[in-house]
Amino acid sequence: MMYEPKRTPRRLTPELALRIALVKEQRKRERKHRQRTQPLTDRERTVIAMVQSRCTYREIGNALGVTPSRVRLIAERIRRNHGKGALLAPDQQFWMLAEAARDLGVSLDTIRRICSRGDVSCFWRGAEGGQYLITDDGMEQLRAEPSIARKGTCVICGAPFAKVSRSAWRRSTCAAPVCGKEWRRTTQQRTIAKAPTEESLTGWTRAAFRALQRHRPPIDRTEWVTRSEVIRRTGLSSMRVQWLRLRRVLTVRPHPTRKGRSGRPVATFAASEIAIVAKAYAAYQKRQTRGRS
DNA sequence: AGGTTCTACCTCAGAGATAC
DNA sequence: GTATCTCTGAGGTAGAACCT
Repeated sequence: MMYEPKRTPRRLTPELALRIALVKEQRKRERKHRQRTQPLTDRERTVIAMVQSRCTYREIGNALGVTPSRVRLIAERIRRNHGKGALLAPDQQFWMLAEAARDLGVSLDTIRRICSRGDVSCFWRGAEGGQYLITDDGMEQLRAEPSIARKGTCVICGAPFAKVSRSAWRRSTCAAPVCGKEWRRTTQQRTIAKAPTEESLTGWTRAAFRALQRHRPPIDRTEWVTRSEVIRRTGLSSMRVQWLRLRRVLTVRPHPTRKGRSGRPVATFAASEIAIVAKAYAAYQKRQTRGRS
């Protein structure tokens, strides 16, 4: 058996890692440069000419004897190697929906929705299976479009304001925090003002409400318990109990002696109703646990 | 029919204030 | 110190509109 010396793995020092990264980056740049400086092939020239004369990918595909998908790939390669404007006619600047979406930082569907509404300057290229082309004017109109410019009008004071992010949109009905506060107060009051129904409730609260409607026990001789006792008996959080109270799912009676922070008597809850709610909540938790396992 | 985006509304929870 | 309540922010969900 021949002796083979064990090869010790070369240690990757920070300096070595940096050199490797630099070499890789250099090779990548050279490859890109080769692609960009490569002259256009006849087929690519044909694709450019036909796209500029507003032919569809299907028509180009028929002319070249390839599928429309293959034409799309060729067009993508041209754009990648020779710039986004390579497929645009020199005297006319048109934007495809995807290009507009990328440029404006919104989804393709948003652009499509606005174009199909006819609110921006664009035209339909090709017959069935064609696509929208947006003019420069259309791009300017899109930039001013409220859903893209992220500009809104406050529902409380009517002042214009800028919406910042998707997550903020949920609360972006108002310009100032004070208006936001007012808006939340009114919407919450609107919700609370409505008598609870099966339709207005969701999840386990709906099941609890249904059970209470079916078996609403007499509350004249029932025991009345404080919120902490409700939490202990049901396993619900303080906030959940408060919500059931606000939505009037639970019957509430003021405590005869104890006063709360506002000076008003603290709320007490009917123990008979709490037992039903506890059962509904336990069933919900059981379903949740089964779903997870 | 099913997927995506956007919007309004519902539900929940943590932090802090206040009465007891 | 504890219990209760209010304020505020954030995630979930349903539905409309549109497209493939």
